[in-house]
Amino acid sequence: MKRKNCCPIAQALGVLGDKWSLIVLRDVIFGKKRHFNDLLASPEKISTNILSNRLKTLQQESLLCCSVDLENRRSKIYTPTEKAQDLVPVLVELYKWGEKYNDRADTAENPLQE
Amino acid sequence: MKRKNCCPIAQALGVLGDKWSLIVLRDVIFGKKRHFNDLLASPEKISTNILSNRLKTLQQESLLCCSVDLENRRSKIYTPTEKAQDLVPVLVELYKWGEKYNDRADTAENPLQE
DNA sequence: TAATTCACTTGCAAATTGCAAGCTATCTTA
DNA sequence: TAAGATAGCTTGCAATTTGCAAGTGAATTA
Repeated sequence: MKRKNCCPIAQALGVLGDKWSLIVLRDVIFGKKRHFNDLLASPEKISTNILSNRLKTLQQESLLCCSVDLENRRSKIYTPTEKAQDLVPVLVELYKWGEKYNDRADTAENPLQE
Repeated sequence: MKRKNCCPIAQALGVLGDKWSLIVLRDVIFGKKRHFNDLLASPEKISTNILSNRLKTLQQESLLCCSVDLENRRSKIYTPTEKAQDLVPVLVELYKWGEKYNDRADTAENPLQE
């Protein structure tokens, strides 16, 4: 969603305001997942086409960069940029809110405390 | 999107992870908009059916409560709950990130500084 | 009483999502 | 070195969600 001439919240949501982008970023930033299959394995069960598409758009938005794994050339490594790292406070606040109000954290994995 | 047994971030995104919920909450919380038509008038141009649907689900999630306007009984007033007010830190961090990286705030209205 | 306003609802086309299957290049194993 | 296995996609298609326009009904105003 293009959001020109909008407030910063709307602009941020133009990039992040979908079901999957922040889940992928959570896994890359906190879960330190770097490979396609690692990201696929998350409990939220993203499907391959959506993950592929999200990785593409997150690269276009300069949130991820992609390189070839030198130890295994069929494998790609997705790394968060500084722009993505700067989403940590957003993810932390989302985490705190989710924990306070939709709490089933006890039965779930916790990406902030590996 | 139901997100049982997931991390708090995924749970939060299960409620908020769509294109419009946080825009509506931004307007209710920061813009102090209370009526359907106020929310419709936002620069992001939400359509009536989507707004109607979001107001319904945000009530179901206990983020908004709805009452009849005593001065105009055909009018309804949507008020943020404490659960919604607790999203202020999330919105503030989103704002800061959006301002830093997608900055066109100078040409836009700014809901945090009315 | 007629017109207007508010908060929707409906219909329908377009876009996005979700699932399964297939595909290609790179390893690995026999 | 041929036969799998693996990583990272792409494709096809059905289902869901979105976006736009038009319409509805109750309350209010002229």
